[in-house]
Amino acid sequence: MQISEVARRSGLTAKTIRYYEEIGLIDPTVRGENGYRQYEGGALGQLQFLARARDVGFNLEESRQLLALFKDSSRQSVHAHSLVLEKSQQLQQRIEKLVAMQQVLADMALRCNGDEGPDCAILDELAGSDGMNL
Amino acid sequence: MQISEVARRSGLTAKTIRYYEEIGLIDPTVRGENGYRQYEGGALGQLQFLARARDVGFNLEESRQLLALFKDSSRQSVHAHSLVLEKSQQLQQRIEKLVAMQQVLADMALRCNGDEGPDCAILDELAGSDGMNL
DNA sequence: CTTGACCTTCCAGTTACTGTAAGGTTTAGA
DNA sequence: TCTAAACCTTACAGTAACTGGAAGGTCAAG
Repeated sequence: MQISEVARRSGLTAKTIRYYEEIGLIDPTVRGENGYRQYEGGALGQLQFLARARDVGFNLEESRQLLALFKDSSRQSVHAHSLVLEKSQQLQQRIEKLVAMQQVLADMALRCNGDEGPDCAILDELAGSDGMNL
Repeated sequence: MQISEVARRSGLTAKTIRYYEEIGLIDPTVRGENGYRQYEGGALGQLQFLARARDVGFNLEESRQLLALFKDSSRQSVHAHSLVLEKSQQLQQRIEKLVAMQQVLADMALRCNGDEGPDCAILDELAGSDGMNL
């Protein structure tokens, strides 16, 4: 499998995949005779995992740790467990914050449906409840 | 008002406030005789507006546009509405992905609590749940 | 045998800050 | 009056996580 196929199937760009290899996030890729990177299922799986972890807001270092957990044969260790638990809790907090933000935005969009001219609740809301003079 | 007071009251750092001035997001700040930046209510209001917009998920360019809309007395709210609606929908999708990932992690933490030996079925299941073999 | 779609490396640019150095100013206290 | 801290200033470097572009090699189709 060539890099563009892996890109298509992981949702990452070829650029990003090469970058992940460059910084050691994934193992150096096997090359064909022409120098092209050749991927198999395992590498694809790792890149799909990374894409997913990044997509939900883990940074590269966290994603690297999570990937190591999945790859580690001794992953049943207490340390591994606590890392997963910690990440899970971080994610829960993240979700709560995003849900709050989304509700604010959805509410704002509802209250300002786009045809009332200069009086738009969105902008007043962003300015804050205590009133701002700009 | 000095910059650290504005920082405290806006939730931004002094660094970030200087940065926003540097890139023209806010107007050049009036200086005192000693060269220190002197802020009044209007500038504070703008920075609070920016802090809020950033916090709610607008990037700097979007925040700049919203601030301009807000400062413009003849602002057309259609622009603000479509911006906010788009952002709200993006956030909704993001939340859905986060929830899916969080469930995976929470389940993993629950079912792989560190003392069940070399086989932690949930991990294998997770890795293979959408065709992943690591 | 050329066209176009692949692939390669390398280097520069982006966003939104953050850190650090080197120095000026102000204020409270011994 | 000296001094130490807690402010402030600019300037430059570094960070994360890519992204774009140049310059060039490879490969299958027509």
